Amino acid sequence: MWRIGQLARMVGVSGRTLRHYDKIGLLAPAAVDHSTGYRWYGVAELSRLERIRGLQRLGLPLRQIADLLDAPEAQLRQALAEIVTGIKRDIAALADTAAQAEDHLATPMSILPQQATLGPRRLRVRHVRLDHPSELATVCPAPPATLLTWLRGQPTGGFTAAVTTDRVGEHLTLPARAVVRAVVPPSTDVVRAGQDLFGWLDRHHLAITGPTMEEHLVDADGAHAVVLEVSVRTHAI
Amino acid sequence: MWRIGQLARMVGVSGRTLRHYDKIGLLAPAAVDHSTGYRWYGVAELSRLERIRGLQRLGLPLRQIADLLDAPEAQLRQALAEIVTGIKRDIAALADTAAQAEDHLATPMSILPQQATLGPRRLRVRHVRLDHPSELATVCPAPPATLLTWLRGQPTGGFTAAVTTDRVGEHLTLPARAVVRAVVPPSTDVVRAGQDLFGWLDRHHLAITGPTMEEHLVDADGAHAVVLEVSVRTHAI
DNA sequence: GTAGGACCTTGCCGTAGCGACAAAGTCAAC
DNA sequence: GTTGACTTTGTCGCTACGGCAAGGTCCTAC
Repeated sequence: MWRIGQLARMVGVSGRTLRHYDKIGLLAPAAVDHSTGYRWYGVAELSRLERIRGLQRLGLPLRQIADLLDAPEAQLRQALAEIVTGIKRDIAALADTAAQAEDHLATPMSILPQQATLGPRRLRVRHVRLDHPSELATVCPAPPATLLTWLRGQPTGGFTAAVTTDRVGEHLTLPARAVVRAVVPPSTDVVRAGQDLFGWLDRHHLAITGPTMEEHLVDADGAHAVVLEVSVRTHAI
Repeated sequence: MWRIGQLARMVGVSGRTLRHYDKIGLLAPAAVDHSTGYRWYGVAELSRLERIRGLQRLGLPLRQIADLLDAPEAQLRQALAEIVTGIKRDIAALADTAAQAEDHLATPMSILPQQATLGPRRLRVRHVRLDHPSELATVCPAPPATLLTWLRGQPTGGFTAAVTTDRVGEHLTLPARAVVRAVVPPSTDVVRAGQDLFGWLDRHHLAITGPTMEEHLVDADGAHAVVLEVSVRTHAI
């Protein structure tokens, strides 16, 4: 029988950890001195602790370890197989994240396009017809908080734009979809940002599948910002 | 200006998250209605929030994001480069873990060898000479809590064993070293477990470099357990 | 006999990033 | 006026412990 510190040194954990395992019911001491409260551990506890640490190093949470310790071996093997697949999934996700970070390092930093999945959005819109995008400003009054959604160009000699309004107008529901969004930072040319966005989409082999939106956001103070948003297929990035 | 739920839906986060960002000082609303407490967000906050989410998806903690948002771009690039290397390290660690788990699946489950780094250990020992390992039992009295360390066989016709004792005996300090330990579970043949251990070392291309120890642990109740421990080089597993 | 030092106990706070409630106030529509 | 969607603050919960504090225990050295 050993005291808590001896067992801790033998296995390479802290006494604090052993007390924690005791509290959560994962590893109880073989005996507890009634008068002093000292914990005493025996060989059975050593063996159990080694198994605990072994499973923990495979990334299993303590809750699951507690279940597996007293389970038949078939269940243990199944759990191991599951975490192997889980780890491989995590590795793929991390590789993806690293690729994103490297992409940010390689990309000119004018915009930071990001893939996301948006739920359906309800808007109140008023339709307008424009001959040229430059006329957008004429239908986009400044305050308060106006949102302009430019749905798509049409080969009818102009554009059909949907201007969101505060109160009046027709309801329009955009379906849930995968998008790439880029918020154009203040003091950045929108045209340039749009070119960057399409170049980014091209490099990532993403195809545009739905409405392309250019949201002009005008603050109550007159501050102005633009969000570019394109619907894409959900290909891996 | 939008209320919290509108901004949350636009960016794809929860209102709870935005309130959290406000509390930790990461993203404050543009204005707060003094009478109702409602938070109002403008385009500057939208832009900042998009950057926050972008950096967060790269695995950066919120504390570091808070620093980077107002930092020069060079610092951002450096942070990105750092997390790329960090992610690659994590991927290597995960691949290692997956290999371990697959190894456990492939290994006969009689033992679970584990690599560890042990600090120096001080023992009080009494040296005995044995003609045959079976004589170990004669020098290993049962209670209380006796630990027998069998250092190594010698070609002098017998073994030199160091039996740890409670009070008397010479001090012996084992240096810090990398080891592979295996706790032989109760009701398992020690010889068979030893064979499994050496087979495992062989498959992992590990060489034994220091004292081989077979610790016989005897409990106060007479319960008996064996820990096999070999010192190895610190090759990757 | 006692003073030290190493060890042990319980307990509470902190970690990252929110999710899940709960009780109560706000706002617009019908 | 009432409903329903939305907001506020607050607290607890999650993982696997680390750190600290105040106090009790054990053994050795003088």
